[in-house]
Amino acid sequence: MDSPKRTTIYDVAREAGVAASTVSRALRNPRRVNAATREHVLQVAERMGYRPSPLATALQSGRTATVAMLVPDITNPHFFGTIKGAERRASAAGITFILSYTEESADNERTQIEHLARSVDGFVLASSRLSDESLWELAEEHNLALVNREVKGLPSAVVDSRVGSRQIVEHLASLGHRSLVYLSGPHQSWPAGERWRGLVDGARGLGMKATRLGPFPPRVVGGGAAADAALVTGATAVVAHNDLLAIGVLRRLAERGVAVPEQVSVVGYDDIFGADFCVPALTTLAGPQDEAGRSAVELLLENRSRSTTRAPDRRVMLPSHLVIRDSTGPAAR
Amino acid sequence: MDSPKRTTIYDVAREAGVAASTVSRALRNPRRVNAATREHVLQVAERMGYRPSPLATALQSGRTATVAMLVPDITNPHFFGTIKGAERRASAAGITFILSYTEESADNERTQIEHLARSVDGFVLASSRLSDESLWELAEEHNLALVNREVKGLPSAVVDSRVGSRQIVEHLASLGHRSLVYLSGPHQSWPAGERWRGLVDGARGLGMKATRLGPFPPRVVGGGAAADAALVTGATAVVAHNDLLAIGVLRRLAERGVAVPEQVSVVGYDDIFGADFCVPALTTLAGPQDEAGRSAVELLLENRSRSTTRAPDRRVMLPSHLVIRDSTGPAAR
DNA sequence: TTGAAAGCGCTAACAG
DNA sequence: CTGTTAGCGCTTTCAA
Repeated sequence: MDSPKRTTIYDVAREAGVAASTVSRALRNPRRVNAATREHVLQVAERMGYRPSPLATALQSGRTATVAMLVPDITNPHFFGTIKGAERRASAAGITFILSYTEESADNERTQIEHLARSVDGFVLASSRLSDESLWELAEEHNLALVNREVKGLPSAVVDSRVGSRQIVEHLASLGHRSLVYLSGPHQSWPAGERWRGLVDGARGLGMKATRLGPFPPRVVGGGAAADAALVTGATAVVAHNDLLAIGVLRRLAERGVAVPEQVSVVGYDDIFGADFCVPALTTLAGPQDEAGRSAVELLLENRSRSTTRAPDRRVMLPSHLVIRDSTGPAAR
Repeated sequence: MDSPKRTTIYDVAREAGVAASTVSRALRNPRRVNAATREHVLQVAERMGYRPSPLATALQSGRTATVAMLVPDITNPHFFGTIKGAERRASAAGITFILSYTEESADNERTQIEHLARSVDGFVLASSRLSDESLWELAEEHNLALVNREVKGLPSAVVDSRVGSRQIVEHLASLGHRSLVYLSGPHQSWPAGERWRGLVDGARGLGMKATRLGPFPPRVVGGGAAADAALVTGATAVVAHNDLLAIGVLRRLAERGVAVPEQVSVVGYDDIFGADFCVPALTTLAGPQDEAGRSAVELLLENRSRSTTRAPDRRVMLPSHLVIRDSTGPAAR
């Protein structure tokens, strides 16, 4: 809590022998004040240890200089990069960064937005669980930027996983695999759709067969059931919705004595912490998640001024790349 | 950004045929308003979709219903649990949660605090890099709660690592180790001191020899130099400042063809994500980091009201426990 | 129990 | 270029 009394703009004004508005101007619009006056005011302010009140500024101006980022689950390492990138970008712009978790629930996401609406200038929604319709509706009232989700008319920053998925298929094909199984993530997950489409496209082009199983919870624990389901199909190559799930699959396969990559190849997405030291080290589609977070905040800042103007639907697409490690190898037989 | 005009307390007042102050009371002090009036006001507010402005409330009342958490480095998985616990607790109390990174810098930490001072009710400082003196000074003006740091007179929530360190020593002693090397974390790190003291105490009690090396950066990359330094001493047991460093050590030892645990045993702290699937799986001191985050927020909330009153120096100490995996074994020879 | 009125600290017309 | 004035939306005395 703050100390009893803070020095206000009025204290500075009195001390400097000018009006409060002049102090305000000296601080915000330096060019609209006589250089000497400004200098003097600034010195007095400095000497008195004046600190502006963001609250008062925000209440009056409507700008809070704050953005909020909503993330489904903080436990998922997938988001660390995104959060970090977003936080960095916000800090750099002197913007306060609010982080909140929606616990994978669309309702929760909506509630949080309503709750924070008047305290922030905009929202970064990472892997939003909301429907397109809900997002459009919310975008009427709020400044939104999406991460890893594309919705017509809304600004977004996504790491490609469609082209990347094709690369995965090509990689597997070159190893002699004739079919693959995709262990899908949550149904509302936009990337899950992208990945599947990319895999299907790639497979079709190469005369491979692609099967989708799931959905599975995109966490390590989901790997048990996912691996078992995959084995039933007799697949030689398994593509998991993300690295967490892939690591769970790896674990289950080891338990069951299935050799990776000799009997089954495994691929993940995200290249999270641990993907390089699990056993075998995971082949995975890596992407600049931090860039995505950074860009999303940037899109928000661009839109801050024109709340009424229909914001142009800016989309940033970041390239991914396949990191080949030890979990993929020549097809069995 | 918000839509052109939000409904205010005045709109509700007019519509309900009462004064604004009555609306305010109906919302905040339900008991100081006639039951019927209150009911009516609430309904009108509901119908008009009234949402209070946190800014205006904060400006007037001095309470922001917001806390900020400062973390040295978001990249470090060690903090995930703490952040999560803190965020959950804040959410549960309807408190907005601001997250910020200090990039391991004390100056930065101080700047952030000044910057956010007027926007929050208090700060959770996780593994603060500030000196005791700085913290005392800051505590004069701000509401602080520390995580994994104890400072006389300040509220804190820490996961024990002193008693836990003794357990580590006992574990190693029981495996026949006669000496150990501690690969230290940053010098300003409070837990590093605790851990070292715990190890020394434990070693003395058991007639073991304990050596400290470092400091090393508490990240995977720090493991290379740390492992090499440890090997030079001929130690059979290595205790790394945290799991990140331990994983780096494991990696380096593997590179050098040193068998773990046959030739050298390795222990870490934190039980982070990955500690169970690195090779060999890491023996580590685990603790309820999320509880620590939760408690810290709680301490903050307790103190919110009495800013002037010298807050009682409440300390929460959470127990840790040793998780024994495959990186420790009988002493060589 | 309710209303009127005075700000919280700042910004933004509008004059001068 | 600078001062005066009127709020932003809400809470909180003080009276009635």
